[in-house]
Amino acid sequence: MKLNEKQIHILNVSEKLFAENGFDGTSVRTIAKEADVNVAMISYYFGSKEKLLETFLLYRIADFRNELLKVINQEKSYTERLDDLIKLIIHRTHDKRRMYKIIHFEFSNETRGFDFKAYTKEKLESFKTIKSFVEKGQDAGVFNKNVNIELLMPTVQGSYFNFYYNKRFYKTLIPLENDVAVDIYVHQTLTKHIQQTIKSLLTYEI
Amino acid sequence: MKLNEKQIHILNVSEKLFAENGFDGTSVRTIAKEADVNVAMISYYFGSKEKLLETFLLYRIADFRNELLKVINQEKSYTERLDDLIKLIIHRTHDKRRMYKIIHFEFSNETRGFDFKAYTKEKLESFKTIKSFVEKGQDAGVFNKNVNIELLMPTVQGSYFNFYYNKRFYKTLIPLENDVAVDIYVHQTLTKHIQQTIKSLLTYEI
DNA sequence: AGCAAAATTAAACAAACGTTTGATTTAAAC
DNA sequence: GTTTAAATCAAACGTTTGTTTAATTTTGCT
Repeated sequence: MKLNEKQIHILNVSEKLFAENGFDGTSVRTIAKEADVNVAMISYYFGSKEKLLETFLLYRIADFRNELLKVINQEKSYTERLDDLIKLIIHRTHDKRRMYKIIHFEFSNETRGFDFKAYTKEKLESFKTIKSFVEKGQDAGVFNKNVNIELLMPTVQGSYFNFYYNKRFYKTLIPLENDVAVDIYVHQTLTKHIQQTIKSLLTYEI
Repeated sequence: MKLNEKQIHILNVSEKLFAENGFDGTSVRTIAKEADVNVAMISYYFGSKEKLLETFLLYRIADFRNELLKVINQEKSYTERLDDLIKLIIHRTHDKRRMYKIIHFEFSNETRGFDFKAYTKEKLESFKTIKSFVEKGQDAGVFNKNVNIELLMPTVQGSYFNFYYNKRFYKTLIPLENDVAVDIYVHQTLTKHIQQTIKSLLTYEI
């Protein structure tokens, strides 16, 4: 898949608009106008609106496993690496939140015909990597064995997204004045909360 | 707000279709056909498609606080009531997952003009109720004081939704053959996982 | 410079969209 | 039984939708 600058520009514009207004809520004319290209260019470059989304997913889902392995293979204690792991996941999730929003919405709909293989593959790989790390920690006697490893990621990523999807509510509750304040809150308070949560779960035997 | 049987029927059909295909992905003609009414009835009863959604939200957001209080005011230990609380939240969230999916998608988009006051109000009330319970537990020396109470709900509900939004992935990972198996998994394994997570966080001082 | 391929454009296409209209049927009230 | 309001309907409204067409411009190569 070779993408020229103009194509990448269209994909980035589409990401923003799809996340804001959804796939069906975004017209190719809006994309074209925002990207400052002719409407016909979208069919010309991507074939169709649907294929544009599939191209975007392939383009955007970068390899997560190497980032995870880099953190896991550090010479630190299990709990320190666990903290780093969660920090990485939250940062990455926050960075790619628009892509995830599109996927969450379209992927949970089983009647949609999109191709989500790239996403599923990446998800499976990162699960295996995390599973292997936790099991080593369990064998080393650091982590509690009585835990559902397949539900760790939902708790980590889900905590982030339930905050993000209710951002307008939490902005009044906390309060967070602007998007910069939200970023800081995510990278500090929210990250710390999830680190604390997962560490408790993995190290405290009930 | 008085709704007759036909109106409620249209709202229930709309809920299913909006959750499946989104607000913009669902046409009034599809709603009308699925609900077996004439297209014009939607404008006649609700005024417009947008007002139909707002009517739906008002109709669907039932009072959550009383359910919470019933659990909290039981004569049980703090940890037992915490377990019951989480069980209630997961059951209720699972029951209303379609409504939440619509809200998550539309609410996180700040440019949408929908009226979410009813949702925000309900969310604030349940937060206050949970906060009060946790603080009493802290004063009683049962719960750890070093915890972000405003992030408990994101972790509880978020764990559920990140599982739900990636259902197609987890169906192959776990594996869950059909939707009944998913229901059982949510009510048993997932609920237990979240209970365990929150109990660790609240009772284990790191 | 001259040619072929690629890129870009305005215009047109049929289909689908939310909504309104005006006529007709049903239901309720007296 | 007549009257009045509510409910229901098929049809039509003007827009907007994704995509295609055919003409034109730009680019890259020899």
